[in-house]
Amino acid sequence: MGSSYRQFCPVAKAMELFDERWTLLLVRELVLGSERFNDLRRGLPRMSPSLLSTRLHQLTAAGIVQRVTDGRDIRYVLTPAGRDLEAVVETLGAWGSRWTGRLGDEDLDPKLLMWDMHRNVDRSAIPLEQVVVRFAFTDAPLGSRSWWLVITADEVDVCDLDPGFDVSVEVTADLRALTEIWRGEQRWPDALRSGTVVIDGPVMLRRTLPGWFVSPLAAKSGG
Amino acid sequence: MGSSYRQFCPVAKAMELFDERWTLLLVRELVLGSERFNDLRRGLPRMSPSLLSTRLHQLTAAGIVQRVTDGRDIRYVLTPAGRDLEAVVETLGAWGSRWTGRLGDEDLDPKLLMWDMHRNVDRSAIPLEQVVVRFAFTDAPLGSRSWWLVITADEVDVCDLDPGFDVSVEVTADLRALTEIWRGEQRWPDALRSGTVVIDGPVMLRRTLPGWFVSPLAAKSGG
DNA sequence: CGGTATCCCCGTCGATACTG
DNA sequence: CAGTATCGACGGGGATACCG
Repeated sequence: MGSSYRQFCPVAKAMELFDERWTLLLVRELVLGSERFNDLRRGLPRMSPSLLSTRLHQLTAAGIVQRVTDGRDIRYVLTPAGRDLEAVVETLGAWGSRWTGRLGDEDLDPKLLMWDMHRNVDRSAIPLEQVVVRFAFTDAPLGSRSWWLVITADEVDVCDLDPGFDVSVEVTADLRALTEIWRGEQRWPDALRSGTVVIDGPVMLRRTLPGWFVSPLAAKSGG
Repeated sequence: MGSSYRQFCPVAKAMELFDERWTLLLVRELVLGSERFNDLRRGLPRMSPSLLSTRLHQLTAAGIVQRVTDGRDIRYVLTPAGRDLEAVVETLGAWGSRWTGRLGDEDLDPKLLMWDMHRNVDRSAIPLEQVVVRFAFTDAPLGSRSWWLVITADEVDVCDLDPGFDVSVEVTADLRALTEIWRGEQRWPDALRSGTVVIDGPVMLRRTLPGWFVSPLAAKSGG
């Protein structure tokens, strides 16, 4: 673990745990509900598996995470101390939203966006039992321009290959524009009006689609 | 600055600034009101001056700190973005207080404790124009056992050498005990009763002394 | 007081491969 | 799916000296 600051200040004692790269982002993933090793990886794609493993051990040793096994099933769940970090993640995210400036192109990632959106679907806002949404990112690198969200009654799957189902509705978007919508920096109606995002499909779906995805980031920008 | 996480998440963008060692502790010092280079050093004694300089430059570049000069007078002041970090520091400190466990011996530091106490003196609680408090830490390393706080109408000085003034009141304490009081983990009356802290002097001073120092840590533990 | 320069080591992290 | 093993490069940051 990061070495001691040799200070009695609680901020220092806390930062001994969190001043290492990736640690607090891993906590964020856990707070957002990921529990399995490979799900955590999906939320942290640029983190090596060995480092993820190390961090999970460290957080376990620190009493923030508990490794829970049930047969083959292995989950990492937050302890009470870990759950209390939600306030830290939230405050930090609010600050980041407000003061962190415009995203760099390198911060845009369709895979990550899809992963984050997929876990924040509000089924009750969707007027069909099952829908398939295709996303087309006009400006993404070749090979990650097309994505499908297959939304059924009890799960949401992300695909980067055509799953074969009929597409119910299609979203054609500038990657930056949709990311900014997701971050709460832009509104759906404005993006649709300006044409950076286009929704094609039956009017019932076109109209409601913006409400299908409930961003955990959008409300917190505070600004 | 710490390299990019390549994530659009505001938490990630924020942690690109704060996942490097010492950065958030420096912010804490600024939030607590230190503005000058050598005052910042006193609050971060184990940070090398060159690293402090680097961090100040980084925070300036990030729009969190502004370097303000007035003749020879140089101060580092928080920008609005920096002031907004107070919420982050506070939340993190609250978490640290609650979940960080018992302090290690290495976290105890009389110099740091004196420095922190000296800047949180409530003059209005002191029934004299001027007092000199001597602190004797029974278990501190030789050479840092005796400290003096010289409290006048308009300033508070910390000395590690006898300043020569008559001592108004003397506090003999276990370093850990006084640190825990300062952190809000122990109460003055309990420490006095158990004898880990002893106050000697006129009754007026003995009685009121615990109220002279208002810990910014104590109220926030939330536990 | 308010910093910069230098030097070098060690630990972190990234990449990749591989196992049960 | 759930991780561990290995390895090398890089640079962060600790220590110290020094300058205006």
